[in-house]
Amino acid sequence: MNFSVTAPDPPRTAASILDAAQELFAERGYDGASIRAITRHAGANLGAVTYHFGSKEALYHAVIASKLAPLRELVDAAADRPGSPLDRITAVVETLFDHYADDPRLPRLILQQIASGRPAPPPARAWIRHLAGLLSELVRAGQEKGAIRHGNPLFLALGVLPPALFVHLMRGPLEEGLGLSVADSATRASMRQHVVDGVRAALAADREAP
Amino acid sequence: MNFSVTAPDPPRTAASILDAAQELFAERGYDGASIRAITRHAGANLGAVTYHFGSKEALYHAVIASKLAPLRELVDAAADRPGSPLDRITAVVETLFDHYADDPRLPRLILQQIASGRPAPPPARAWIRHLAGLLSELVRAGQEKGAIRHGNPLFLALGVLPPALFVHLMRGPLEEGLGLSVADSATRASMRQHVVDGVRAALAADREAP
DNA sequence: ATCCATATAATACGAACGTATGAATTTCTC
DNA sequence: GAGAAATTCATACGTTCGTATTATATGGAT
Repeated sequence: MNFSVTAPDPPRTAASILDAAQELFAERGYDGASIRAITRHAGANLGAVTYHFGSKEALYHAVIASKLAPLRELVDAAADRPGSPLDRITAVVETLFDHYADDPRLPRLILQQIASGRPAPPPARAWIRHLAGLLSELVRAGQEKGAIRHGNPLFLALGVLPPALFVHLMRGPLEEGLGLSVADSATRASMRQHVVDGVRAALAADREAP
Repeated sequence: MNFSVTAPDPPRTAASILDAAQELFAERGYDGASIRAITRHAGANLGAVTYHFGSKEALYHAVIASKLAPLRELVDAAADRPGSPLDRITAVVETLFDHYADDPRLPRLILQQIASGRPAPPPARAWIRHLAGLLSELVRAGQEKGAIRHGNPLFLALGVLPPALFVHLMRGPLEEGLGLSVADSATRASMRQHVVDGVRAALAADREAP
């Protein structure tokens, strides 16, 4: 019997492997996700990874690149929004939060990359440099206007990233322990606001006299 | 030829294995640290892990327990210090920061445990419950006095933990990128203050009218 | 209809893994 | 010092890993 789609669709196997690899790399890490598990999960043959991507490492790089490309556009747009430096940093953090919420695999992949101790793939290194430069420039501008506290701009900028990441890494335990669900839009908005408030408070110049 | 120490000291092998396991589990994770690598690193025989600990998993549990026991005492002492709830939370954060700085393996082990996706060993689960209960009770007390902002106490309490952890996870890249060294006591104090300020700012009740 | 590039499939290989086994050695006890 | 207990050691077993190899099947251009 022949189903509606007549052609096997050449890139279908590669696409399903990429999807399965995103899932399993995020969940079990690079070493923990075997090619056998990935191909089984994708309904493909064992040799399909070698054939379509060349090697396991090349597949991993493809996964990272596929996750980072859309994020970069969104973050750049957020950073270019009009407003004070602190507002623009806020917009970046909100963008990251929303993107993590929509794609829980991404925070897990970031976690796995950090935990692995391996050097990050080149596209990831480029993305980190880009993001760090962008944020520390905003911090520097904010400091110039007296709106952001003193301190190393890069250091302050990097401190902006963890909160949104952590919230989504802890999403499972958090939902268990607190009965909250990120799927609920009100809860999600409240968590996002919490993260943003924390970041702004951490960056804002002191409002009280010493 | 016989060297000064006549006896091989029975628990010496177990101790050196535990030390090597701390190092390698922290650096490469549970799966990435093979028994062969651990025993080689410890100068012991391949069978020594099975003999002294029973299994790889039992060794891992021993590593976790050995790292958590001293931390618990320090944190409890910090939380029992006199002062406002916010001050006592600050003391806990400072304690965590210092402990991470003194033992960089611990933050790495925590990272690896989170990344692994495996259920945490029982002593770790107990420690997390203990710490979460302790901190959220302090948050609740601070809210009652109007010193800490509104919100779910457990959620606010958990938000206190990441900053100190992240600083030490990023220690390597941070030292490269910024030329800072945690070994330098002035730098370390400044980073600690930065973390503490951020946490306090994130917890403190708003000082401005809506 | 035929050919050829593309894709899928089945299987094999060497390496590394955790663990088990049994012998050799050392340490402790009497 | 002899015997028992504890420890170290070398080696083997069965799995699983990433990759390579070889064969089969498929789809479109001529």
